[in-house]
Amino acid sequence: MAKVLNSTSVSARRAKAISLIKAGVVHSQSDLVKLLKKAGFVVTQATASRDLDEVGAVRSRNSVGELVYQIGSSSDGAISKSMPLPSDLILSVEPSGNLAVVRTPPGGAQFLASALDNSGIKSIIGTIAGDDTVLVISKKSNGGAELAKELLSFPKSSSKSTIKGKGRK
Amino acid sequence: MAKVLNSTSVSARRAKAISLIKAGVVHSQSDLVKLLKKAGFVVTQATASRDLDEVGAVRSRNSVGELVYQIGSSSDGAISKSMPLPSDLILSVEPSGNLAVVRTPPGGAQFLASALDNSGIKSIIGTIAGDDTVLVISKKSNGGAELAKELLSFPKSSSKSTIKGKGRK
DNA sequence: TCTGAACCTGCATAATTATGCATTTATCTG
DNA sequence: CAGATAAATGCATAATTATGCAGGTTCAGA
Repeated sequence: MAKVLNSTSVSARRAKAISLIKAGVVHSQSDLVKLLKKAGFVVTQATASRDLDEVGAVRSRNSVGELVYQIGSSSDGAISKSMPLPSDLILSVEPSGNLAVVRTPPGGAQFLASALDNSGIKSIIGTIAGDDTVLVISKKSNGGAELAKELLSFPKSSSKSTIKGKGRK
Repeated sequence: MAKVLNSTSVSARRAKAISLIKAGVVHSQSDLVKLLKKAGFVVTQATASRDLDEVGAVRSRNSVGELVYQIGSSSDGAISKSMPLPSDLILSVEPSGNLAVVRTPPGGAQFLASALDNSGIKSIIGTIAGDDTVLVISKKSNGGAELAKELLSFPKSSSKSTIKGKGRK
């Protein structure tokens, strides 16, 4: 049986898949299988799954509440990047009442705030981050000092190579 | 016999879910169930599915190639189109001293802060917003609790959106 | 207090998606 | 050319997710 499958048609199929997804008409993998078939590409759900994975599509609700595949803005499907340790972002900490004001390098506040939110420190009820300053709110009305001390106790890192690599497979 | 779960804990659970997702540790819904349990929230996979839907999380590959739930940044994930009611943005509220820390869906803080600034609530002397957290400062030195209570009393949305997925996007 | 609408959930199960394994075809290399 | 290696897929099935239904709660009114 002569097959007409080469790498070109594979990428062509994925390109077609991308346009279909952007059109917002792909609600499921079986949908994609049918739509691709109309375009001349005959594949199974398994391949559709792999193609969607490859092009970085995700499934979520559209404006009408239907589940539909969509493609992230970034070319690389992965959102997360290598992350520094929180302690490396803490330049200083000063307490004040129920607050602890943490200074970070420029642009590090948002990241640190998120990390602190997930640090497991129970006395933290929330954080607000600017560009290089994070306001950490303590549960106790006078817990700023205690919190500051705790934040400063984070172990410093030597320098671990962070996870790199970009793709799945 | 799980217990007393009021709307506040529901929101708090979702706020917790968001932070867990941001931490990149939620690989599946059963993962979320386990992690939430550690935080004191006992729910089933079904509820985890609904929570993930609610906060706008999607599942895709991370930098190491593992499937993991992620939340679109503050771009347009959960907020944008029609102007949401402030109450729909309030996931949880915790008081501390003269402050009330309000958690919102990703990217909802700025909007909520602005809404609160114009809410007419006399005890509010100012707000500071990050990405998903709003700090509301009360006029009274110990008015955080009172303020928190008031914020939680905002009437919920018209709820005519029984459409199926709460129109986000 | 009674009533109804709107929620929130668990359960059970349908619906979908992800992937190990085997097969086929295309590429290289000596 | 023979053999090795990589890519692309289908199949079958494990793994995961979505949701109809029913029961329990909450809250605003009458």
